[in-house]
Amino acid sequence: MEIELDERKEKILYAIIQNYQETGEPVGSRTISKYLDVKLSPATIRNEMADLEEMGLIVQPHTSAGRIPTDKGYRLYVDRMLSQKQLPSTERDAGFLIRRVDRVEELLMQMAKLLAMNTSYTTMITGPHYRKTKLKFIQLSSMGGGKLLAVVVSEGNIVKNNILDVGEELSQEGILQLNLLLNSNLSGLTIDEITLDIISRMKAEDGEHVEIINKILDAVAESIQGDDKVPIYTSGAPNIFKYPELTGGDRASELISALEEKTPLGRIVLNGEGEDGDKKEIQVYIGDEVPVESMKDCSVVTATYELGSGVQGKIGIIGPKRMDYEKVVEVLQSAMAQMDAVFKEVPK
Amino acid sequence: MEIELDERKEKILYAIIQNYQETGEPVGSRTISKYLDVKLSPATIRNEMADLEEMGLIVQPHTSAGRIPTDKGYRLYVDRMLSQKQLPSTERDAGFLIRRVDRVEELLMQMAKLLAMNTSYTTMITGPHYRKTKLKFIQLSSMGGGKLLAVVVSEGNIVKNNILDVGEELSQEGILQLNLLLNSNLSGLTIDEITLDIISRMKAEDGEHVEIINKILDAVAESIQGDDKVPIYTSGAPNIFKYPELTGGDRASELISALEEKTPLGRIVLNGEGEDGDKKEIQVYIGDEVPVESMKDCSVVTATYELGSGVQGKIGIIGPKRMDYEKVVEVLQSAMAQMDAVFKEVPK
DNA sequence: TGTTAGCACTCGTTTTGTTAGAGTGCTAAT
DNA sequence: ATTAGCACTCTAACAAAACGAGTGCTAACA
Repeated sequence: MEIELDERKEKILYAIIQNYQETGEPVGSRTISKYLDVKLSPATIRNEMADLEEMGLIVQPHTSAGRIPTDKGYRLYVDRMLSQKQLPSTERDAGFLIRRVDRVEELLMQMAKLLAMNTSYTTMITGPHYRKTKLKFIQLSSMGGGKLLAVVVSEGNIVKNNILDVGEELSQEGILQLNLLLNSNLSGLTIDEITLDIISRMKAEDGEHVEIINKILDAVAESIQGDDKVPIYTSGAPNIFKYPELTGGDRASELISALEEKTPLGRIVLNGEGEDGDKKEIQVYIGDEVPVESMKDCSVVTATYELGSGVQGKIGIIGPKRMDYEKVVEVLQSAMAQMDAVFKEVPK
Repeated sequence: MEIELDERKEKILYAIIQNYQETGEPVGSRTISKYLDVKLSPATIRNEMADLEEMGLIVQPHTSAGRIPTDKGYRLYVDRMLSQKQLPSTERDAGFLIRRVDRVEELLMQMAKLLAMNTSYTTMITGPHYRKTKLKFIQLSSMGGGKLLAVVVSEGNIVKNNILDVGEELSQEGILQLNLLLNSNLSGLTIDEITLDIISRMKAEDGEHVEIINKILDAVAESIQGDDKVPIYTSGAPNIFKYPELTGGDRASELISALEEKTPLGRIVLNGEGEDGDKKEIQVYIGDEVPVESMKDCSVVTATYELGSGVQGKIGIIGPKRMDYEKVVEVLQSAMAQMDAVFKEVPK
């Protein structure tokens, strides 16, 4: 179902959308008349608007109000916009700078904060999931008291700790031996490549510490893929208060709750949809398209970031339907580029 | 300036406070008259109330409304309450259970969530600061590309990672040697005990890697005391929407912002005040006593938790002035006891 | 035939006015 | 010392009225 608009209707539609974005209030024919470069009387505009309304692109909230764009109207606008600017991006990373950080979490939180501040919307960012990341090495140390510290380092210098409770106290040599065993067998593999085959080979090779090897592998699995407890960080939640259409009544409460309760949006939107295939990097959900009940009045723009070598996660910008899609998309593209850069280290 | 009340006045004051806590609305003489066990007519109550008002313990928001407690009134009430129950605590840890966790951050976040849900208020929790914690050991590993991974483990099994950029590539032996040097010199010390003396001794002992040792020590310092960037976690922020007196107008926005912008409350209230000396564990800030502008309508109850061996941080419960102080104090005490328990591991 | 001016009409918002009720303080009686 | 009674005050809630923004339609116009 393709929608075709003559040029004038399109101009009017855009004018309505832009005006509505600025004010957040329904916009009437008189306003448009003054706003357009072409000189048209309010009456003419009204006729055109009636048509646009019939097409389902705009509505009036009540009889004697101006028009506001429908989801469908926005969708059209956004699609045009996206197809127009395609990829003139990636050159504009002068924008803002990220302090060099070593810890991924900090980087993510900084990024979220930055985006929230830059856009005046709310930002949500998921930690990366590592299924495609290669293990670099594992470092075992004894902590005394029958406890073992397993430090798992994977490509991109992602470091995770794990304390595990092995029943017995291991000797220094035993630990060294285990260390060697683990690294020689696992180093360079992704989590998915650690097959039962390899595991049983390792157990055979060692013979003695079968139980412990199991525990260690569990720990590795947990720290590397996080077992779908990928952390999610939010920033700029208070920004929603800038948009009355979101905070009217007790909607504010619901929204803030939905943001604190990160799961739904995080899982469904940010990770969601087919993970496979290289979708287009940037995705826009408008109003009803957002699969979270309490966010039907919002739009969400998501992007996939990559921290080198298949480690990827998602960023989402959450704002009112009248958000500045253009800016958000730009900013997101720039941010993606930067995240890429941070971990693409100068190979000395 | 001691305030003394005859028994009847006190009873009336308490009745007002309790009623106000339940309803959140000003309470009038008639209500109290019915509420009290002793039979007194509204008129009598009114007279007493006039007295209480003169003493600054209650006020009427406007001429023809009931009375509500002032900060001063609350203070009196809370003080009485605290002194009465002193420490009948620590026995009631049946309450709620914490899943055993290895990572401190997770424990803290879980705790915050739990408290928020249990109390219907907002919880803020600071990560611990480690100045008094002893170093257990340091584990260096090479990450290639001139990068070194330093894992710092301190008492209570707190693990921190740090990636550092040493210019050169170190040999496996060099790293082992450094490892040994660091551990033999630093193990068992607190951050404050690492003096210049020790440092120069180490440098002398090694001679070669002076520059690297410096970097490592920086990393240790940073990971161990966090350089006042102790993380702060918040949970239950949306709870404030349950209390109209906090969310009236756009106050909600300010409050939520203040909560997201963790610094002020975090630093001032939670860590703040003389860190020294063993203050009483639980502290209550009422209304104006809260040193954050946007929280003048709130009360904050803070407690200090200890994760064994001098690792301590603070928990704060933030709610309306009419919060259920009694319950909050109880819950906090119980929580503290549990956190203690979690890290007081069975010495096998 | 497309555009525009004019006008009657609609409907939400704001203002103003009215009322009801809760609560007080005071006085006088018990 | 307590209480009943009463006049008074002030707010919250509701209703009515005025306002105004915006529309759709019709008729005139280029």
